[in-house]
Amino acid sequence: MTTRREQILGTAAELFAARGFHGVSVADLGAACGISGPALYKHFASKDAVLAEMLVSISRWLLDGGRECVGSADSPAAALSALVDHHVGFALEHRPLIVVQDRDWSSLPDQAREEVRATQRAYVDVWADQLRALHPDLSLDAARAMAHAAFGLINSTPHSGLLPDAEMRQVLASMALGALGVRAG
Amino acid sequence: MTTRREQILGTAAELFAARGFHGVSVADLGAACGISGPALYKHFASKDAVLAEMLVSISRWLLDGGRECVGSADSPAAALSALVDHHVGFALEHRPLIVVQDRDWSSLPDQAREEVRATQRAYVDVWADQLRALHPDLSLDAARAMAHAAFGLINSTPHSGLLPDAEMRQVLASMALGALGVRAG
DNA sequence: GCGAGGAGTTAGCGGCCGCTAACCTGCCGG
DNA sequence: CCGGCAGGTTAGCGGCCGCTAACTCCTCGC
Repeated sequence: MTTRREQILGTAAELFAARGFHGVSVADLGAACGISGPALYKHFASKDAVLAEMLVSISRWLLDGGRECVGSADSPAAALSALVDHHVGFALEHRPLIVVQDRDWSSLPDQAREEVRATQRAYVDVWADQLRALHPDLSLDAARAMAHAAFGLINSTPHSGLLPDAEMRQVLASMALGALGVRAG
Repeated sequence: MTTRREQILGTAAELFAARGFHGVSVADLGAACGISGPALYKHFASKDAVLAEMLVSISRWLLDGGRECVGSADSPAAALSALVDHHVGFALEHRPLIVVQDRDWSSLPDQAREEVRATQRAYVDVWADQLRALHPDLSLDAARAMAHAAFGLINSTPHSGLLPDAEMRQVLASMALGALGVRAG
């Protein structure tokens, strides 16, 4: 069963992805959920709170999954490969969330924005640590920049629905590994 | 000398990048240019028109530069290498424009949006053609998806000001070439 | 010296937006 | 049976936004 809160969050993700947070009114969002306008306030304290809950939960989900990937891998290359698969899977399954995350995070209220930023930084460092284990001459900042670039590559998914998911998954994973200097295998 | 139109376009790029097209009012934009509010309408027909001129011109610039890269290269690998350098250079020199381009294109009025989309598609195909020349077993759509992914990688620049430009340029270029399967050299 | 026009100003309109208030159901435990 | 509460409704307020109107000023060609 999906609760109304969940329905609102899912619908909001799609609308925000299509038109931007500021481009969607609470009336629009309500209508798309089959209710109208102010009924949203029975479930969320504000329009900002919808965005906040959405972004906080996905950044946590990514971080937790990333840590699991590293924990159950026995080499940096294997860890990076698992991280890539994890991130690619997420991007393909939750395209709207990916779009909203890096387009509208700046619209978050201060507290939530800081929480999301901190979680994302931790996630970046999960990748950066494995990159430095694989390429020992890499500075921390360079490794972080590489992680960011890999996210950019993988997150490009939503912009191009050109390939079926299974094929896209392969293309993105092998490109990401190539970009990160992880030998195929 | 920079004209007032150019000043407005540059300032608008930075503000739109920071807060999103819908998050910047004409009063904000005017104030940031040292004039106030409605004076913008002496230079542009509407707020939309500012965004349109910005995005149309950068998509044309990218396409023209891309075609030049291919024209003066004597192999697909050399062409791709030149395309990567061209795109990386643009992304580093015009970070705000990159952000606005893939965040706010959906806010364009219909005609300008179609023009930008068409130009971008042509640019993608410039890349895709070289990719298929290098990897003959690639489908057109797969090559396009790879081009999109490479753009995502390179365009991640603005989100992470972690490295000085020269170093970032090297990191991005070598990652992009690795992702695209272009042998170093 | 002066009229025209480019570039700026302030005032203000119409409309949308986020949100609150006040009210109305229908269900459910005692 | 009935009181409360969860989850809807519509009306409407205050405020911001894009844009226009009407006006002022500076500059420059004649």
